[in-house]
Amino acid sequence: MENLLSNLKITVPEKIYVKDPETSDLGRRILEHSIQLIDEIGLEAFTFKKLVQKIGSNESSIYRYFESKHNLLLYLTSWYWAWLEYQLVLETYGMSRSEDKLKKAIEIVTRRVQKDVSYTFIDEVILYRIIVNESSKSFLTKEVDQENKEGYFVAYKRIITRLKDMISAVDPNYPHPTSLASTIMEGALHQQFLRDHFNSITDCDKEITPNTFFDNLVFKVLS
Amino acid sequence: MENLLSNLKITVPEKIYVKDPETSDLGRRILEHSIQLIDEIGLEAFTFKKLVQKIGSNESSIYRYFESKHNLLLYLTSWYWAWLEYQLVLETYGMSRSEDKLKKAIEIVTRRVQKDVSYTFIDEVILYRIIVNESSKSFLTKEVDQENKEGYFVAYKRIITRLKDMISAVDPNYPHPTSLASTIMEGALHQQFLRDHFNSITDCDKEITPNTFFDNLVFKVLS
DNA sequence: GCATAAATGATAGTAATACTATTATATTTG
DNA sequence: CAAATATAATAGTATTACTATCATTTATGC
Repeated sequence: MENLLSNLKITVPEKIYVKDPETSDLGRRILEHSIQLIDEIGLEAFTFKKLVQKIGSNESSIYRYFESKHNLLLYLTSWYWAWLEYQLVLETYGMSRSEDKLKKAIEIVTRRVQKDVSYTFIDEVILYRIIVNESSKSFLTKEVDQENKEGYFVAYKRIITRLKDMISAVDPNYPHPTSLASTIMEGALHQQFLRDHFNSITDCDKEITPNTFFDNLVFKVLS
Repeated sequence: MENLLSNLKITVPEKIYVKDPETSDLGRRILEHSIQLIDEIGLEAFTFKKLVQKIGSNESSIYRYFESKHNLLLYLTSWYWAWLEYQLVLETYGMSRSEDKLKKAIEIVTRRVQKDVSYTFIDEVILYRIIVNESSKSFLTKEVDQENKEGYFVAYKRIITRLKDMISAVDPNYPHPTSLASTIMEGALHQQFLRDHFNSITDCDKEITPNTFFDNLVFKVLS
């Protein structure tokens, strides 16, 4: 299972946090409640002050884990991409036909997360909503190149690369597997968003899902 | 040319602004310099205070045009979508074959704006960079449903609908023309961003453009 | 069980942000 | 030229996004 093992405990680039929040009770409460609060009031209105009121802690304590709200967002998104990569590898492991593998992969990266599975303090269902609504903001900044150099986006780049490899396995002659992979990943989130807020510019509804759309698209493009 | 005429003077939904900035010298300077400044320092660091220092005006005067930085962004993005729709209709007008029309349309909505054409005080080349980096933030907010009700996003929805119609004209049986249209629009911006900042997760570079990728993709999906 | 270290909490303070309100001064227009 | 309108100046507020310092609680190693 190649480089999967490095991810068995979901690994987030170290520079993102000051102190690893998974190693203490307070850290885990920060993760749990910041996910709830960001989902509730949105990233713009979210402040460390409101967070500590919710968890009965102190602002200065939060700053010992995360430098800023932006780094907390980077943590949550990185965690999600690493978690999703784990699902991806796990659920396609052992499949022999590359078409089946890709089909499954597309299902995994385009589906709405519906039930909390692994961790107790990270609710993936809520986290998924944050990914849909806020994850783009983690890289749409003036600091993106600097942060990229520091490795803040490796998790995101790695899952896209993995998807790209599966695309190329199905059709080695397709000329744009990387762009197709990144389009599927970002596009699926965007379609989920449109379904929730601008249904006139998506076909996705209760029957047609982003998965239906992208599955159909990819296999037409590759065949 | 159907409902194009309503757009000859680029029309931005009225509720977005307090006073139409195109009707006065100060208003036009606000547009011109806010585009420059947002491009320079990014939306997060952009403030009305910095803007007025640049244009030698006063904060209270800016607030007579725009309620907030967010509404200014809504104005700029709406202006861009309306302008792009105008290009779209103009450049495809008179084409008879629906395939040619769609091909041209994809070119228009996926190409990087390279030279300033029409207006003197709005530099579309710079504005395009703002669209790539900041436009998602105009709808990724908790207020999106409320603002959508007020019509703030009509320009965006209208150009996607127009593109959808062109897709359906080529292949009336294709089941997801609306999602394809919204994926092209958002995906092209995303590929431009990746080309500039994360080139390992895109195939786009100097030879392969987002247009190459999406043109190939769409005509494979539709044929 | 106790000393020491580490983690957490309390309090205060700062510069900047995102405004609102009031009043004064230009500039346009009828 | 008067009245209306637009712009500018100034001041003020609540909040944000931190930093710094010091006190207290909790964990750990011997």
